[in-house]
Formats: sequence, C-alpha cells, structure tokens
Amino acid sequence: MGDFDNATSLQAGPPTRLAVPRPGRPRSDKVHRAILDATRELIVERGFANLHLEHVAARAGVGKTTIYRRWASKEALALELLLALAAPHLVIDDTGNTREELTAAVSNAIRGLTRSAFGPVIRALLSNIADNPALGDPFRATVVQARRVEIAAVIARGIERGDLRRDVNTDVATELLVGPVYFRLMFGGELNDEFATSVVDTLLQGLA
Amino acid sequence: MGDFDNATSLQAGPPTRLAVPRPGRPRSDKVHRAILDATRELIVERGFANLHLEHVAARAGVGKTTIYRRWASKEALALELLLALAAPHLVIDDTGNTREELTAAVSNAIRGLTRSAFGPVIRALLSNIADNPALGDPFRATVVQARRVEIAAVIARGIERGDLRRDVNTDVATELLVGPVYFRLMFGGELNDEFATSVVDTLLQGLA
Amino acid sequence: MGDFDNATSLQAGPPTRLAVPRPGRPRSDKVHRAILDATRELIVERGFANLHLEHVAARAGVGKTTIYRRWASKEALALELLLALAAPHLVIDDTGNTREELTAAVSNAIRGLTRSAFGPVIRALLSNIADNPALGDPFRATVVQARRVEIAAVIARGIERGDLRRDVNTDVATELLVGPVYFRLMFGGELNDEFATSVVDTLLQGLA
Amino acid sequence: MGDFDNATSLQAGPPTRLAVPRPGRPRSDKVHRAILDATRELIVERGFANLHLEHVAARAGVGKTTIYRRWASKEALALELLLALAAPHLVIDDTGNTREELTAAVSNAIRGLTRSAFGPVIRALLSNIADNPALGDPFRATVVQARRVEIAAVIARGIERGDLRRDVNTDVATELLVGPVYFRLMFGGELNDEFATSVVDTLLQGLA
DNA sequence: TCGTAAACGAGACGGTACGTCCTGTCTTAAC
DNA sequence: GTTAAGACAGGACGTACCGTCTCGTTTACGA
Repeated sequence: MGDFDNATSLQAGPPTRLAVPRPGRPRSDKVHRAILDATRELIVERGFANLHLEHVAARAGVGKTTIYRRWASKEALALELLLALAAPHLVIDDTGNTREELTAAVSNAIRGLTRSAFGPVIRALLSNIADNPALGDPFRATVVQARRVEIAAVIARGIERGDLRRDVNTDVATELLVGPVYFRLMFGGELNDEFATSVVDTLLQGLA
Repeated sequence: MGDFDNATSLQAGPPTRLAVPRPGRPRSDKVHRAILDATRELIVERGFANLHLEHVAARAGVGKTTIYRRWASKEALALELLLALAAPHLVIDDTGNTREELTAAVSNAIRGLTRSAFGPVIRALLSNIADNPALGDPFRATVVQARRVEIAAVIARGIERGDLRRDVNTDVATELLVGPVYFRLMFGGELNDEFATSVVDTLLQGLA
Repeated sequence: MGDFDNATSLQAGPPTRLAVPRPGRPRSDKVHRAILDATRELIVERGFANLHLEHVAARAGVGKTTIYRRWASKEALALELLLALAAPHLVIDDTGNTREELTAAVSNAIRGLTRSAFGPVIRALLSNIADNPALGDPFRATVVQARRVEIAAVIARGIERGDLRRDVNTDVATELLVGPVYFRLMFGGELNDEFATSVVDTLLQGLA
Repeated sequence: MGDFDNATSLQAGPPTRLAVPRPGRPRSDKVHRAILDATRELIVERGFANLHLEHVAARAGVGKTTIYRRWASKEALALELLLALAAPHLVIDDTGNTREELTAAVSNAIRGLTRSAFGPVIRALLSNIADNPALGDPFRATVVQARRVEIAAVIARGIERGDLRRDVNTDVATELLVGPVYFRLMFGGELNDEFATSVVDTLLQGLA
C-alpha cells in the first residue's frame, strides 16, 4: 500500500509544480498533457523509431520549441511517458495466499504489457532502455526497482507463511517470474493467464 | 548435433550464392563482407538507431547503391548480421549431466550477449524484433526456434535420465531459463556464471 | 534656417508626448531612449537584416512587449531612428558664396554618411527605403524633401547673385549634387572633400 | 564592342562547366536554371528580405540541399542572378554623336531598372551591396566596373571629337550621369527619357 | 579478343526531420 | 496600465540522411 504511493510518485511530470512562482508566464499544464497524449498515440501507432517531434508538435497543436523547452530529447519525453504508464501495474496486494500473489506478480506484468499503452511504448523503447543509460538508468531505478520491491514483499510473506523456502533469492525470483513474460514479448508466445499459472506452478514445484 | 548444422545454416548471407551465373559482372564477396563488417562495427559503436547506411557505405568504401542492391532496408541488413552472430552460441552438448546441460543453456545465452558482437547488436535490435515482424519473424523462426529445440533436447535427455519431472513444458522451461538472462540484459544485474547457477538451482529445486 | 526647425521636428519620437495624462503608469522616456540606443548600436554592429527585436529588448533591458507597444514593426522603429539621425546634416548656411554653398550641399551629405551613425543605418535601410513604402514614403517626405528644399534655396541665392543660370531645374540639381555621393556609397569610391569639390566644379563649368 | 563580350561574361553561372568530368552524377543545368528563375520571381514578388530558400526550393521543385550545394548563401545566389540580369544593359554603342551617347549612358541605366527584373532585384540588394563585401565587391568589380569602362569610352570619343573638355574626370562623369538615376530609384522621382535628357543637358552646359 | 551487361564508386537529386532562432502575441506578478 | 520575464504557435534556418537516380569505370563471361 505504501508502495502504491511510491509507485504513483513515478508519474513524475513537471517536477514539483508547487509554489515558487518564477517570473514570466507560467508553463501550461494543458499543453504538457497534450504533448504527452500525442506522444503516446504516435508511439503506439508508429513505434519509437518513427516518432518525430515535428509530428508530436503538430498533433498536440503546439510549437516545437514548447516541447524542447520541457524535454531535452525524444528519449526524455518517452521516459516520462513510460514512467507514468508503468505505475498502475506494479502493486501486488497481500491476499494471504502465496501462490495467488506470485501469480499476480506475473499477471500484473502481462496485464501492463497487453492491456495498456505501456505495452507498445516499452516495446518501442526496449533497445533504448538496454542501450542508453539516460533512459535505462531512471527506468531501472524506478519501475524495475519498484517491481523488485513488490516481489520481495511477496516472497517475504510467503516465507513467513511457511509456503516458500527460507533461502530464496528475491532478485533471482523476480527475474524468474517476470523474465519469461518479457521473453515472450520479444521472442514470441501467448501472454495470458494460463502462461502466468504455468510459470508460477513450474517455479513453485521445480523442474526436478 | 544435427541442430548445429541447422544453426550454421543461419549464417544466411546472400541467399544461394551457388550456380545460375547471371550475365554481367558478378557481385563481389569482398564487398559483401566489407559491408557486414562496417555494419557490425557501427552498430556496436553507436547503436542501431544511429546506424546510417551513408556511414556504412563510407566505412566499407562502397557506394550506397551497392548496399541497396543487396538489402532492401537497414533492418534486412541488420537481420543478416544478427543471424550470423547468433549461430555460434546456440548448441548445447550432451554431457550426460542434466544440471550441467541446463547451466550451459543459460551460460550460452550469457556468453553470446557478453562475449561477442551479438550482445550490442541484439541490444540495439530488441525493439525492432519486438515491434517489427519483418525483423522479428525471421529471428524467431531461426534463432529462437533453434534455442527452443536445443533446450527441448536437454529436457528430453533429463527426463530420460530420471533427473527431471515427466510433465515439464519445454517452452516454459526455455522461458524460465533464458528469460532471466534477457531480463538482466535490459533491466540490470550481473550476467555471469554465478547467475547461471543460481537460476538453474532455483529452478531445479523450486521455490516451495 | 527656418528649415532647421523643420528638420529638427523630424526627431519624431513618441508622437505628441505632451499632456493628456492617460490613466495608469506613464510610459518611461528612459525606456524609449534605451530602445533607440540599442537599436542604433545593433544596426551599426550587424546591419538591419540582422537586427532582431529580441536582441534589442535584451540589450535595452526591456521586455519585447514594451517595444511592440510603441512601434508597430522593426521598420517603424528604424524609421524613427533614421529621421533623428538625418536631421543634423541637412542645413546649408547662407555664406554669400555660391560655390561654397554648393560644396556644402555635397559635403553635408558626405559628412552625414561617414561621420555619424546615419551612415551605417541608412546603408542598412537603403533596400527598404527603395522597396517598402511604409519606410520609404515618410523618409522621402521628410529627409529627402528637406534636402531638396535646402538645395533649392542655394540655387535661388546663386541665381540672385548672378552665379547660376536662370533655368536650372532644382530637382535635377539636387540629384546631380547628391546622387554621386550615394553612388559612391553603394558602388565604391572615396567619400571626401576632394570628391565634393570635384563634383561641384565639374557641374558648374559643364562637361562641354 | 569588345566590351560586350566582357559584359556577357558576367553571366557567370556555374563557373566554366567545360571538360574535367568529376566523378559521380553531374549537376543538372536544368535544375540550375529552375533555381535562378524561381529566385528572380520571388525577389520581384516579395523582395530580398522576404526571399526564403525554402520557398525557392519549393517553387523550383528542388530540394533545399540542391541549392546549398551550389551557392553558399542567399546572397551568393542573388549575386549570380544580379550579374546575369545586369549584363544586357551596359553597352553603349558608338553612334558618332556625343550627346546621344551620353544620353544612352543614362537611358541604359534607367531601362535596366525599369524594364527588366534587374530593377526589383537590385533594389532588393542595395543594402547588401553597400554593406556586405561578399556581395558588393564582386558586383563592383564586374557590373560597376563595366559601366565605368563604357562611359570612359564615351568620354574619350567625345574628347576626340572635340565635344568635351579634355580634363573631364571619367569616374566623376560616371557618377554624375548614373548617380542621379539611383538617387531617384531610392529617393523618388520619375525615371524616364525626359529625365535622362535633362541630366545630360544640365551636365553638358553646366550650372554656371 | 572482344563485346556486352551487370556491378561498382561517386555523388547529384527530391525529400523529410532535425534542433535552433526569431517573430509577434499572450499571460503572469510586481510596481 | 506599464513593466520585465518568459511561455506560446508558427515558420524559416542550415544540416544530416533517406532512398533513387545518373554518371564514368571496372570486371567477368561467352561469342
């Protein structure tokens, strides 16, 4: 729960718009949102490689300068969008049932990728996240870290309940739960609840 | 075994260079290799997004036309390179030891990503593989499929030896073994032998 | 002499700064001068084509709005400046010596162009004066007209004194006296007293 | 006559297109002409200050790069155009009649300014010719110099015929003949044959 | 051995997008 | 209501690449 607030704070956006009235005309929130919306639409429609700020500006009804005034680059703009979209799919509720919670860890990831704009957007940004620290580092420090924390909590509760081995490495557990989802995102395979169940069950009982 | 030949055939290259002598000056293999080499270097140096055929042509000492005569697009060129680079890291030898072979499945993937140009190249192409069927479909049909086949063989041998449960789903097993590697490639974490061991051991004995 | 007052009134400036106390904060004369000064400096430094109101505002320490509130356009601003700078070089004193006065007509023009900011400023505005009635018409109606009037007076005195032919066309005389100066300004050649003498002597005695 | 060739060579254009086939696709003359035509039209329609290479490119049906490949700047492009347009109005034929030839010197200048695209183009470029050596120096070295040479020849013939004083300074004569024309171009007044006659007659007989 | 035809390098070409600069208008808070 | 500050939509800048094209030259083969 507290973690949700944490996640929500990912929505980043214009950092702390509160108080401190700088001189001159203040930046418009409406414009800010119009740009992010146009960006999201265009990434979904055409992919990140074909995202052009000229088109974003046109669709948002905004001058290019207005975009560059707020974000240093296409990547920075995409990052803000990505963080905002990721937030809603990170939290795992404490249900008292370890298998259920582990399944939620996988399902959350699947749902984010298949049922929201987060899917197309991160698909389009995978290379940049992997390649470009300017985009990857903040993403890892927020979204990935939040997911690791959520799953660590699930593991901890599972151990407490006596459902899981005491020596489970939470990082490796995260990778075993979520890694397969991203594997299928890139390398093919259905992303559905059956897959989530299958991953969790295989993982719980082991291959041996 | 047979799969290695299979994998080797991935080297693709100019499809069927044999026979059918067309009239006129034949295409030069030297030029072909120079282009692929320049492409590899530039992807590694600058990433796929900053790969420009104009630069490839300049570095390879080649006219742009010569590149377009052979590949329809930047993606097609990158794909050929990718398939050639992937091949050497797919085979898993039958050692008689199931845990060893499973560890090899993970280590092979790690080695390919960290010790060869395949790493930077696929990192640069992840988004396109996920997004762009023109690149993703052939990649999945060859490299990913080859890897699934190799791991399926390992699983089959493990079951035969009585080391693994009879109901193991080979696809899910592939994803549980290799997914964590790609997770770390994108989302951070060491890619080394200790990690391979950790993944395999957790997976063999299960979380419960 | 009376013409000098006439000329002085060219200084134009904020039209009728007198009386009529409008409500609200009154406009600042200091600001007005700061803008004109900055404009003059920037035209001299970089030419009219590279004169940007943004820079004028910055150098004058003034908001852009403040400039637009006073002048409708860059041209209008430049025009006011031009008229102010032109005024001091128009008057020709009655010395009793016709040749001297004709020489003064040429020398005045030369002095204005070479020894004051009027030179760089009009050089920068020649095309606009020739091309753009918004700038050219007021310039012709004030500065050029004042010069024609001054020279007409010189001619009249010369005729009265018996120094000049009675049928001299004063407009053509103005053009023959001052035209060569502007010809050299644009098309090369020294602008000095020797040239002034040369023009006047050739003109007095004729080519034949 | 020989001077006509001289003048014709002003047409400048792509300098000496002869021989020496550089590698690669050769530049297209058709494109070259299309650009100059579009430039001429746009300068006439809107003036030099409002000449935008983006519009030239659009009207000529040409990429911007193609323009920048040939001319370093808007000014360089305008210069080539200007030199080509100036050439036809420079020659003064030997008619045996000095007054006629002097009148031709003035009339030629008037005709060039009023009956050809040279008028609007030079009007638009006056400031740059006066201000910017990159444009002014070549203009002075070709067009202005050619005009000085033509008029010097007229003067020489006039002296030979006994029509003109032996001590006439040809440069000052040029300025007295053509200066008034440019004065009126900028500062108002009719540009017609009557004016030409008036200038020549006043000049021949002198003011005194 | 010579002609033919495609490959080759070079680079021009019409375009699109870049990121920057400036325009003229606007919106705010301070005076 | 004026002021400084600066956001805003828009448009042009000059550059970089795109993918296509047109040159002159090179290279292998088959007649």
